[in-house]
Amino acid sequence: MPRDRSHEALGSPSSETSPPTSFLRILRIMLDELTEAQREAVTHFEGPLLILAGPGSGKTRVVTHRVAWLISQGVPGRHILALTFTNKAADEMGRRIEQLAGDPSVWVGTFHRFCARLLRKYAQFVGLQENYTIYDVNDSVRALRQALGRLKIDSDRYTPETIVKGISWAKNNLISPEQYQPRSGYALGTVVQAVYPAYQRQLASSNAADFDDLLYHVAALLRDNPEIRASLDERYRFVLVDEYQDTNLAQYAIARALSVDYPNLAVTGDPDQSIYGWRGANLNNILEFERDYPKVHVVRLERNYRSTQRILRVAASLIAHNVQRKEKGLFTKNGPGAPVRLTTYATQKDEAQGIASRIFEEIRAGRRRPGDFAVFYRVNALSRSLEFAFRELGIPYQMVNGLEFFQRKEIKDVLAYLHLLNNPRDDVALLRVINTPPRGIGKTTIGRLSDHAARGGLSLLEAAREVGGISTLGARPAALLTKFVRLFDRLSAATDGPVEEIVGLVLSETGYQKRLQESEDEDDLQRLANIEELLTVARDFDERNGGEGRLEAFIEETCLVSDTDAWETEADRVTLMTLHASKGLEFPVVFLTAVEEGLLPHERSRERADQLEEERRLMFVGITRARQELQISMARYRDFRGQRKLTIPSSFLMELPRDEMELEHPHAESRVEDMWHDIDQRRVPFDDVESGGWHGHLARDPGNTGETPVPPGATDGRGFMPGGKIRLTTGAALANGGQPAAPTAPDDFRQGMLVLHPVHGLGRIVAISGSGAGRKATIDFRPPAGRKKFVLADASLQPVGKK
DNA sequence: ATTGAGAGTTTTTTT
DNA sequence: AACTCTCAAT
Repeated sequence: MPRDRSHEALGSPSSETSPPTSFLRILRIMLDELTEAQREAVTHFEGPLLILAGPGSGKTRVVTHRVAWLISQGVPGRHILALTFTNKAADEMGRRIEQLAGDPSVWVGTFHRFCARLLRKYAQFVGLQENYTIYDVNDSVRALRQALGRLKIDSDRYTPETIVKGISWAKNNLISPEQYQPRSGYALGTVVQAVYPAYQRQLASSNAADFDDLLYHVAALLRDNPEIRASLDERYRFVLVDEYQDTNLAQYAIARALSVDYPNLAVTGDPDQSIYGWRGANLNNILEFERDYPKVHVVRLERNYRSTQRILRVAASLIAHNVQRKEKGLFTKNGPGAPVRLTTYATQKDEAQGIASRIFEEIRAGRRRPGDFAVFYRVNALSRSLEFAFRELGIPYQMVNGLEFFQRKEIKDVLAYLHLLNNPRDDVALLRVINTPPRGIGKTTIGRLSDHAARGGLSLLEAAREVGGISTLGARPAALLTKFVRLFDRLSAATDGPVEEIVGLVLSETGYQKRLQESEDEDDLQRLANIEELLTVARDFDERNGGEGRLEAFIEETCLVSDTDAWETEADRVTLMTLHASKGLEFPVVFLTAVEEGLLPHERSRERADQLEEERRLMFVGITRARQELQISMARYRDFRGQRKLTIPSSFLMELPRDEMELEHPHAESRVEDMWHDIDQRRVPFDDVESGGWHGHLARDPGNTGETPVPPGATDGRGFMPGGKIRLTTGAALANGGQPAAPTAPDDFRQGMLVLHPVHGLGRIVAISGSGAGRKATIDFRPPAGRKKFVLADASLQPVGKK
């Protein structure tokens, strides 16, 4: 979350002018800085508390100050639990709490992480072992495929993804496999009912939990074990839940179960910003909080410190069209500000270029910095043309991307080895790595292995150990399997060291790295760079944990990261992200793009009224991110799956107040414009459009708007920041040249490097860990020297070859 | 068993 | 347009 600057303008005494002498003193200043309503929320002590916080009302500030205040009242940090939805929000909150209160024992984190941690301890209560694996959506689909294969259930009509979604919905609503009953006439439900139990069995046998299980298992744990529930309730006496409007039933159950004997549950949220209904979020959790806790103290934060009057009015006018909501009176004492711009571009490309050049001008004129801008879009696919335009003008940007670092093949491959090492029963991981890189273990062999495992109730790895007992298997496949098991055992013997070392061993022992290094393919080169980055991530982890970090913890950390977590507050770059990712953030200037029927509201949410309302909230969220300037835009033509189509302005545009806005039509003289005008004249009024929309109005490209050729170097300059998740690009104009110096310092040695030793000669770094003077490398030399371990600072080793 | 070419599909948002 | 999957050739 960006730094909360909402009060900078108020000129209240800051902590800089008055040297902090004591915690209480700081606290007083801190309370002075709050408004009456904020202070009321902060200093509420025991009992349930509902904070209805409009956008930009200083909510984060209230939550962090509240934690600090509780501590000042003598509540030990370990009795406080603050739950958020993103790691990003958690990190930011944790940082600020630490600053304010200096007590690191407060547990701040996401629901999922909290549950993952809890399950490590109570795994056996829900049928898992403490080294269980967390499956992401991808893994879940693979597990489901396995379950389907084993049961021979025919489900041609539905993709595994669809079925997984159905199961996910059930779990979010705390419905067990046994309880699941399909609604009549709901065909998918019947399939889910059949597959859900098998899928769950598959997970159990792999000692794995999917994302939804993390919540589901904990909710079940708290329900079925009164003593555990009581002890956790007692441990976490003060529970704070942020973004409460986005909680699903499982999260709701968890929060409530932790607040029975100590009913000090404080939740913050805004029904108008609920945008995760598709993930099972239940708006009623917040709408009916007062019914759940009759003695609740309700605080409304309605004053907005963020946006101009005009921006706020536009937002309010839009959201007023929702039926399902709690009326609230947003207001601001900020100035009116510039009119909100509604810009119509001819094409998608014009839109991207128009926005990019506008930003470029502002930066060049010295009025703004790149970090002041954000561009939002409904779907990730829309980022492409924007990226392109930014690169062309050399504007630095960062994109919170759909295909993020930990989703990449090569990263998932390597992580799968780690998963398997941590949890040998993890069949999904085994299937991923058993023939990666190719080892001659093919489909038939795996099929036979899998059958044998199913018969004996074994994990695949266990089955592979009994290779002799599998009659269907020939001699060669059997030998290959045994070889793989031996590889596994070899790696397994070394899982206690630093994570960087384990990753290194995996890379060298499996031949994964070698294969990429020998490849001529340019993609493989990029993969190699990504793997390098993974080593850096591992190293960072080791450093943070003093080399004592457990493999398990590393895995957990890498499983539960999300795109938004990668977003860097400090980086001075234009931010590109989806509307969903923008929640909780703010920017001086916001561009809201592609506000067109079919995209916003999205085509798939138009059938049901409540889904349409969610789309409206999504736009509301986007608008209210803007502090000073807002431009809403659409293009008349948009490329979609390779085809160019005529768009229809979003119906939401009709709900915005004209008098706060300024309409703009660049390229008004073009032929496209004339044609558009003609079409406008003939269009039926919006209210009458029933089945119109995206597919109803196709048109061909008029011909004068072909794509420009790819600028040279468009695919260069992609890289990963340390931490690895952001794709960022700096165009030529702002590039910082300068290659890194030739490596000789211990920290410059890398996994997989060729090195020269004065005595042993040429060798390759097999594994490496530690830093500075303590950095050690394991190196394979040719016989007779073989494998040796060195402290790099003491050994006179030299890198050889390129880099 | 592995590879490559061609066909067919496409998923909104994310912990 | 880009991705995945299938099938045939090696």
